[in-house]
Amino acid sequence: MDLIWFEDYLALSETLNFSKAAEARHVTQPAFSRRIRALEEWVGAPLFVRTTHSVTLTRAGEHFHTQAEILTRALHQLRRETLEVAGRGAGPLSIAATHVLSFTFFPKWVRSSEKILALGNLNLISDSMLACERMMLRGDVSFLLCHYHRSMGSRLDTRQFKSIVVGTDTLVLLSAADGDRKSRWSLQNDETVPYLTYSPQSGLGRIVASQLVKRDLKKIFTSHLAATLLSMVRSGDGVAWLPRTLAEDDIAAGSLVEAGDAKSSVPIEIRLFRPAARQGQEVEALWSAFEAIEVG
Amino acid sequence: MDLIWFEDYLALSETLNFSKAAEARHVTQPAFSRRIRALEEWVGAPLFVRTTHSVTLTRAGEHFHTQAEILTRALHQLRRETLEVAGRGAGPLSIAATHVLSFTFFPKWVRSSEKILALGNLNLISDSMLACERMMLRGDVSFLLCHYHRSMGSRLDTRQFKSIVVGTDTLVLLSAADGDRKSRWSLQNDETVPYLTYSPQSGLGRIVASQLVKRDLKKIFTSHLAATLLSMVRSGDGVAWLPRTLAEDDIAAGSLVEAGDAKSSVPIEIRLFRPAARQGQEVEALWSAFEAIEVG
DNA sequence: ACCTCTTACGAGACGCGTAAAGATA
DNA sequence: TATCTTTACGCGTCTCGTAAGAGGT
Repeated sequence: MDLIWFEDYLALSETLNFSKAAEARHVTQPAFSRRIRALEEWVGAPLFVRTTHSVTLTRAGEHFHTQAEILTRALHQLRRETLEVAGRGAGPLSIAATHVLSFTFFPKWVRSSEKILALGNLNLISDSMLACERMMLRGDVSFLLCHYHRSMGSRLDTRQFKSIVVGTDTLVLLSAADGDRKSRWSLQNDETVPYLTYSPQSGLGRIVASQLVKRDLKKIFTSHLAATLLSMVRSGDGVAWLPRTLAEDDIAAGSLVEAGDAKSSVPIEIRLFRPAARQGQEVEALWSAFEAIEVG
Repeated sequence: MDLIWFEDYLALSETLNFSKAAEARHVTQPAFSRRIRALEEWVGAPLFVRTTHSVTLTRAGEHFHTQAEILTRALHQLRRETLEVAGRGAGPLSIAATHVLSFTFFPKWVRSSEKILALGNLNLISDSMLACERMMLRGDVSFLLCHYHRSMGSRLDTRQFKSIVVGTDTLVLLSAADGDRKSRWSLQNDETVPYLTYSPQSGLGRIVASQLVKRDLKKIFTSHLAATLLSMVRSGDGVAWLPRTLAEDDIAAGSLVEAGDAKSSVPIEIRLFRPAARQGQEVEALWSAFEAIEVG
């Protein structure tokens, strides 16, 4: 049994598409197919049902899933912990954060407790929500900092991961302002408003999709970066839901104004996730420090 | 990372001898050595310190141990459970029992509850205590039935395994009887009494070694099978500590008699062990049935 | 000298990628 | 026909076992 088989399995169970999963695992599709087959032979039962145009999990495959995730992570954790004990790998702890939080919330937050930086160097990895979740699931990072709303859904099972609220934010529908601080775009008008939106792998995109009623907006641009949307909103290209923390300077300056009514804004949380299982000494120490500055 | 590396590691950490461990793993010693090295490279730190005539665990190696055992077992369990879900592997549950219990205690015990056999076929594997413990640790069997005394020591860590008492027994020093039901051998005499004993891999051997004071006995024969010792005691070849349940017919018939004083007999338990972690549905059902006929 | 682990080397097995084939909408 | 997976095949790599080497007691 090879660990890569488990990782292959997890990739395939996510995409349910051999070609996509093979690409994600950086092997050719036939090689990937063979490796899945090898796993199934090791288990002794098929885990996927292949029809020509769809792949689904068998009941056995579904049963395999939870434990496979847990065990894969446990194996990586064991390796890291052992390295730590050996004295070598006091390797920097990694924290994943979504792009926007990494330059807005994160710097202030981490400076708010002198303990945190004192605990050794911390490695910040910033990526899209989807990529961050994957890193978390693989055990590549110890923490995940992201925007959160209960309706958004998460790949991080609450049995396997726990979280605390470390900050709050608001998603507001913003538009560039005219000279007189009036919104350039208005939802009251009949004209369809050009709308800048998030791609699905973005966490904010998931919140917007799950929470905000689709109005008469015309999607003209998609990005997973809130900063990109902000920049385009500034230029007057359209409206977008942006976290207030990101746009607060522009709002204060009057260059951006709310384009929607009160119901258009959504309070959201900034949460820090970690694996529920007991982690190494360093991780637990850092978690305690984080808990000490927990918000709500 | 390959699962065999973990199993290699566990074998080596037990013997602390590359050649012996290699033999146990059915590979040549150089191949085994390379595989250990591969594991160490995967981890990123040495797990063993090799001096020319001894192998010991590094601190990292020690840290690795507990989790390695748990994870290896979890992997095997996951495989079995998945097979079970697939419907194929409703493979018989296996229970390991020491040789003597497999034909004395086990048959009566398992018949004492009609539930047990109703729960599907049960596969009894009987071997020496040491081999049984190893099967348990590897996850090859779901239960272990063995004689137990608190002083005997066990490889089955109480954090990873739990047990219940399912019966009691007594170790008594027995000898063949003369015509008049007197012991053929007597410890009162000055003559050194020929002594039949258990090899160390036997569970009873461990109890005897840990518990019973060494007297003026001359070891003339060693076996890990109580039945063999019984047979030799019958023939008058010497004395041996035997479980009363094994010898009860001979004692009742008067052909075997106690050769020692009251202090020579030791009450022992018959215990059933299982992994502490939650197991598959079938295992848990069977455990419940076993608990229902627990002795106390 | 003897015991134990590591290194060297040739043979075989195994997994990879490319390319073609099979299967279903 | 288009899309997705499996099969076929040549090739490189990796691991094995044998045999020699190195390091201590």
